[in-house]
Amino acid sequence: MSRYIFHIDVNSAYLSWSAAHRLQQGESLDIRTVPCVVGGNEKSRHGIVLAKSIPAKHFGIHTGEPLMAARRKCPNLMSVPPDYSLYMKASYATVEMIKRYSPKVQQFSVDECFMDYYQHTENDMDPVTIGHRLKDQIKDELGFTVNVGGISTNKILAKMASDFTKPDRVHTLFPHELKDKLWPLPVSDLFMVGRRTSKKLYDLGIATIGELATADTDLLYEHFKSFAYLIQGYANGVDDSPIRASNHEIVKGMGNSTTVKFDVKDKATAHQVLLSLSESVGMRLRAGNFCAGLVAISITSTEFGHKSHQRKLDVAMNSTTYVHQIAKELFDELWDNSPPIRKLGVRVSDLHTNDYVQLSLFESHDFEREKDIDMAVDHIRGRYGMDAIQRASFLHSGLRPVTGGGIGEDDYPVMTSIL
DNA sequence: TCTGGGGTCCTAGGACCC
DNA sequence: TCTGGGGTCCTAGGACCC
Repeated sequence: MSRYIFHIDVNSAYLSWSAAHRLQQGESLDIRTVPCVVGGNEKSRHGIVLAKSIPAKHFGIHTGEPLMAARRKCPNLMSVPPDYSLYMKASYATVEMIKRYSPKVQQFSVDECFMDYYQHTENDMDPVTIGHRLKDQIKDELGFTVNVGGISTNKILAKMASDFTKPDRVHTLFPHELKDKLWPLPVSDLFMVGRRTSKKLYDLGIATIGELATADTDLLYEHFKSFAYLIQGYANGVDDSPIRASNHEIVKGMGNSTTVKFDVKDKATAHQVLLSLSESVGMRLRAGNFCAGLVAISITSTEFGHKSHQRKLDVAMNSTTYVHQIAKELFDELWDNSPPIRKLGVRVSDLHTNDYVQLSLFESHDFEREKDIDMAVDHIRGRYGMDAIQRASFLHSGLRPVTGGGIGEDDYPVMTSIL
């Protein structure tokens, strides 16, 4: 029996999904074939490139850059708005299709999965054939291309392989292919080697993945501490992390943040934004049957300075009201009244399963009462949408009652995160 | 109307304890 | 009462990923 690990990666996911949807709706232009991006709403200060077509990429346009900058590179650039609820459906459909080939699938992000595949006998299909069938079936039935990259023996090699040439390709990267296929690539292509690390490596005279793989480990340790072992291991194809089928087991925390349409200059408005964020965080906690033992907030100023503040709780909880209460206290402790605020975030972590925590909460009438209210509100929102019920303080506030995960944008999709 | 939003992990430094 | 040295927990911030 042989075991193979696949990494499946949707090519330009948001753009591909919007393109397929538009064609389905009867449009004649395939936005994948012209310089086009999925871009946020510039009027509400969300104007960045979320995904780009290949023709747009040829203009040097990068994901994450401001739409303004992208348009300077390509004046005729087309931009379509994101449709997060479509993306959630497409992501789900993709994972379901992959699961037809193997039950052991780990969703790694909205557009990436790892899959374990066992070839039990010679009669079972070989992995490359499987890869082509999977990719072609997704293209034929769902209407977008994927890279079934990375057929290999572990996750890092699988993932590196799906980055090779795009789109609509199947690549292998077995250990014996490492020197030929991986080592010549620039070190910045390696997973976990970002802008800062690649600059430091370059300064040490390390430019390719192969040079990192064979570099002096002690020297690397001096500069990168334990991170040295990770990246040098990756360069040598070393990774024994398992494929985990359930995200529920591995989720460590959850949070939502938002860039507010206008500069926030007063405490009351900030508190109101924190409430809308606490609403979505609380909903997600309860939906996942979690309680949180830590609450954190973050502030980004108009000058893009970041600050954060957090607090451990005596008792873990999942009530919207309590998340908001702590968030307000943290905000008041952190914010010094200037400069104005562009972005606010609420995050919870130190997650416990609900069943365990409830024992310690059992005696508290307050918690029980909050729980009943939260459950009722969650139910109504789940059934009738986020606008169906809202706190009175949001009326005439100019703010959405629930914010996070694409909620509070132009539409009300389901949540973007995996939970 | 330049610069989103969702995550994880690591580290330095301080508090506190023995 | 010239000042060690572990260990743990907590916090803020930074690096990375998609």
